[in-house]
Amino acid sequence: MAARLLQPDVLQGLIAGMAKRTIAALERARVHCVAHGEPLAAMPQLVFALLSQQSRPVGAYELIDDISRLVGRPVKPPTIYRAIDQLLERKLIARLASRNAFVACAHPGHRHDCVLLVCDRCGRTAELEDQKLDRLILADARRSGFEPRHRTLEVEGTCHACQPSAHGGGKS
Amino acid sequence: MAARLLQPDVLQGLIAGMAKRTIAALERARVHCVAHGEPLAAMPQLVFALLSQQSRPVGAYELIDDISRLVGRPVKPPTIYRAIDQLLERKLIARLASRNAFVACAHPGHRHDCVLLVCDRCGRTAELEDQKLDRLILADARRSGFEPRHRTLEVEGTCHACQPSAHGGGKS
DNA sequence: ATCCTGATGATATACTATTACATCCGTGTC
DNA sequence: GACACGGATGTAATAGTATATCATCAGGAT
Repeated sequence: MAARLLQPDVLQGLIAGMAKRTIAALERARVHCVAHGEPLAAMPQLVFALLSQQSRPVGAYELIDDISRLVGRPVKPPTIYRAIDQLLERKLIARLASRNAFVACAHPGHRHDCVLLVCDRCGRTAELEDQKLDRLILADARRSGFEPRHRTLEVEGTCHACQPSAHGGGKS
Repeated sequence: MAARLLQPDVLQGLIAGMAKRTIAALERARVHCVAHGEPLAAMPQLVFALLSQQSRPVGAYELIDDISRLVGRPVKPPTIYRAIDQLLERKLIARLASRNAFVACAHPGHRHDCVLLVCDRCGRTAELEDQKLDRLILADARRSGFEPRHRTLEVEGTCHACQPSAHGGGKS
């Protein structure tokens, strides 16, 4: 018992059926990890692929359901959380603390923490970069005698597509 | 059955035993709410007082335990979460999303979201204010076509007292 | 007294995350 | 090939966080 659920070839099969954009993102992540001497294991790859496909925050248990369906057997929480932890460490995904969910990062390899814009109408997220902002936060904190190690910056609001002025709305 | 656990006079008794700083903070919050025509109910007052006393993030279930001890009977989660929700709406406390915990805000009445510096050694938090930072975040977001409504900014690191250069360390 | 309303109380359950231990499988060694 | 080792995976159980739902209470308005 306890046969391996996710054989490498099965993984490849699952990934092959995904959108090209997803496959490309996964490939970038793979290359990035291999370049750092720590290739991604199978389960983290699958989790990353699923998150890349969605461009919105996905909860851990939603991932568990999706993956269970994909591999045809119930996958348990620790399996997914381990994968998530690995991806977080490598900054390939970000935790959306305000919603207990996760999103794929757009820029694998960037070491800084990201700024996440979360639309509360369509649920989509966008990533932002601004070194000036980071420097300002750093300076502010240090002025209080505080030495930052990590930050969480999440902005909730309405994305362009969901604003009243926009023609279509963003329900997709 | 279902007798009222927290009579107003009982509440007053509990609060009377707290630190002067706590009582003063609660009084400020009370005045602020009354001035806005929506006085604080008993349970939110008690929750706010407990959070004010601690100047560190406190989890909801820790509050439940503390309050149960104070009132001498088990208090259930919804009771505390209702109080928390009320306090959050009025920005008297802030949710520390990265830790699923809550802290009393230093400046009742300020409408902006706060910046929280969380020391990962002693657990204490400090609050920061920087309008320039807020303006920068706003500008960055809008440049992406995003209209912010609310933000979460939490910085994890080492506070002044806990830095190696500090003499005492911050284990308090 | 009756009705209304906001606050509270109680039960149950949903959702998120971790601890602890067993198993598998590829690799290097002998 | 047999063996030991270590990283990844699988399983069971449980801890921690939050909400839905309905019942009850207190106090003011009628």
